[in-house]
Amino acid sequence: MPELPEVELAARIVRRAAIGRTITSARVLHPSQRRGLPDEAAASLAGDAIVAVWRRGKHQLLRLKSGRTLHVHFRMTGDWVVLPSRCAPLPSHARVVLRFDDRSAIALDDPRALSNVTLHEPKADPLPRLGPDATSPSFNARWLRERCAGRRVAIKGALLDQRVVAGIGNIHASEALWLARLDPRVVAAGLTPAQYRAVVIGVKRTMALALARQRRYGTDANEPESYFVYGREGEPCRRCRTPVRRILQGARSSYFCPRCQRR
DNA sequence: AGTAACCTGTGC
DNA sequence: GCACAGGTTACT
Repeated sequence: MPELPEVELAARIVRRAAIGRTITSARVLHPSQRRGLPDEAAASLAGDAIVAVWRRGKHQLLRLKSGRTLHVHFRMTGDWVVLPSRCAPLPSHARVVLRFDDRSAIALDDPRALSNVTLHEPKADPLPRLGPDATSPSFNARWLRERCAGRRVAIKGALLDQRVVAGIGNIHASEALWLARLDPRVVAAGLTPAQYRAVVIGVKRTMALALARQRRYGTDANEPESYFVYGREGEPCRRCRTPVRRILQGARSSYFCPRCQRR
């Protein structure tokens, strides 16, 4: 499941499960997935092989021996499930299944079926315009200030904008702003230099904590106890014990401490 | 900037 | 029943 840390773990899993194996069949099991990967495109995958797996933001790129690229985006609820053998049962919401020549397979498991899987010809670039990864040194206070200048978005909205910074989603945006002690509704263009720095530090720290959690506990690492504020409405702030508030910003929940996160 | 749309599941 | 869910795009 899918912000940068979860997608990073997923990419590692496919890398280990799929690199060097030849695809014997690709099956698409849900009509909405067929829009991105029609049966004919899926059929053309047989005989090809996965030679490299990259992650950029929340996107995964599976580079094929033919030079083509499978672009995968999990959206809200996608995840990879590895099937070690022919008799391993498919996960309950398998949407796309890639079988390999050693009889293992990977399945895209996605209850809401919002994930995207698309196949691209060798020279195509499937990625949309993205800012630097949240974990990249290129994502720094100067970059953030420049990308927010002249806009009226709240800082929470700016962090969710993948053209500003890639990989942050609704959970980690709230977490990063708690660390930065900044109210999610503050207009991003109006921050002080120190506040831009605090936001960037908050983002890096949030990513590092989540990546460490992912490595230790895998996909089950996302419990409310893991977070400073996300999903903890009414529970005490971990700094000052003030009850955490939930508000809606553009139909998405933001969680914050009304006492120690300033406007 | 806000809202619907894409889908299905869960919990109140 | 309704609100809500870790995302993104395309419309007012």
